[in-house]
Amino acid sequence: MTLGEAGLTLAPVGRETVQDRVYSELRRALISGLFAPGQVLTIRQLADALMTSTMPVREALGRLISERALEALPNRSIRVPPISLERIDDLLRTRILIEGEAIALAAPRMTAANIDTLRGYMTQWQVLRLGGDPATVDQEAALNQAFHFEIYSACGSAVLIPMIESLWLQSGPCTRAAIFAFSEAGESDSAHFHHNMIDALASGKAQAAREALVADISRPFAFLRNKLLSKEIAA
Amino acid sequence: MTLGEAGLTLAPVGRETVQDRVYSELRRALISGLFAPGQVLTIRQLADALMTSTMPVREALGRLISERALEALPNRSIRVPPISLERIDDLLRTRILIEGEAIALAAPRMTAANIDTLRGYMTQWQVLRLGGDPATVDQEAALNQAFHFEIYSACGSAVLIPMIESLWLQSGPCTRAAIFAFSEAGESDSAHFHHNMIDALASGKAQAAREALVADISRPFAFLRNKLLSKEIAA
DNA sequence: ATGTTTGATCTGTGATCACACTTGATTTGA
DNA sequence: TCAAATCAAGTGTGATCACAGATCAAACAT
Repeated sequence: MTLGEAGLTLAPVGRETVQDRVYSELRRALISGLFAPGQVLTIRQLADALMTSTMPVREALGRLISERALEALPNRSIRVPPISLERIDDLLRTRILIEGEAIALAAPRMTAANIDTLRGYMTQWQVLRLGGDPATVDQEAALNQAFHFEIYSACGSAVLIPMIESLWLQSGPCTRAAIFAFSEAGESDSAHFHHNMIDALASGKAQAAREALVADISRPFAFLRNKLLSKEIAA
Repeated sequence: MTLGEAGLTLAPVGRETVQDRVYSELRRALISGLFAPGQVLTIRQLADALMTSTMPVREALGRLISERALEALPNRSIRVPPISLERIDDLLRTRILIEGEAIALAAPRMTAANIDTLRGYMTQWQVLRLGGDPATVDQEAALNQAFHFEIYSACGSAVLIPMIESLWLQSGPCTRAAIFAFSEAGESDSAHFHHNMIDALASGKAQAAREALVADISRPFAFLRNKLLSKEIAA
């Protein structure tokens, strides 16, 4: 009798290399906006902070550079890409295109379990906001990410999903500031758009889901855009 | 008197590392389909073939893996991703979405010089086909790539273009077989679609350009799809 | 004859070192 | 006093070595 016949399915154990851990850590730091746009990163400094040798770090940095999450200057120094008005608009337009397609593809494929998971995220999120602790902004961001990718994963495209991950990686340093400002201003009712997305997905309305998503991801970008414009005028 | 005052503008010399050369070479090999889908690549073997140490090779492979041009198996071995029906459809659908958007964005931005360059590519291509030498298939592919990216570059999006490059990298091993079969069958009149694209772009008709592009990139995929289906039936 | 163990070989990974280049402060020169 | 030259610290890059795990074939036991 094999394991399969016994009803047991073993998940692949999947050995994790040091490079993978470094990559995940840098990725998390980038998406949550730990590094400021324009900040230069050095291999040895990161290796010290992560308590490894330079080897895993340089390979992880190479991967992040090829995903456009980091930028290699002609000086051979590495920095997180600085933000500009053109880049913000470019990122938002592309995210609307690709993530909009992903949610439209996912709409007819969402299971009841998927919908339940989404609703669960929203209640968790509500609990966080009721606490009123401003230190929960990182957890909120993580919850937001989990919410979106629960949807995208259902689209069934092994090509689209890595692209969306790359886009989040690129817009992470940008949107961090916007989300933080949102949380302070108390006007972070993107929960409204999330509930719209859930309702649309639950009833299989692809176009409505896409529109709710576009509204959701456009808001922080528009906020950041205004902030950048006023700062430019001030300078 | 500075160089600028003398009217001289020097282009940055841009030192090229060994890793960059290895990366470009592997990239070229992948797009032109030198490696078969499913083929496993080893670092030391590539390092020997490229006459360098393993160091630049492993970093170049890491970059290609994060672009999904190569695949890291849980065995830690590296291979070019095998083709499947789902993957083909996935790649084509995504390419239609993204490259279609790119050409629509490029349509109102094309200069007369751009159009001339495109026409020049077509005449070069015609010369190649008049020669009738079957060994020119690689040059034809290079010309086709130059044609498409002359357009995409005009879209002005620093986010979209790397994504398109990644998509070409992923579909390279797939379409190679199709292009080759086309050339043998003599039915490679994708020149028709290219001329349609030029005409649409020259008159700024974004939608028409998009449709011509979709027809152009769909053909080899449809061909490959049929080939894969008949082979599956035969097996 | 079949299934298991063993052994050699090859693989990717990580660490360490050497080197060329950049950078910034210090010293030197007019 | 100020600009130019100089020196030292720090950077990414590439090479080489050590090591654990994978792979496959031969030898073994059942």
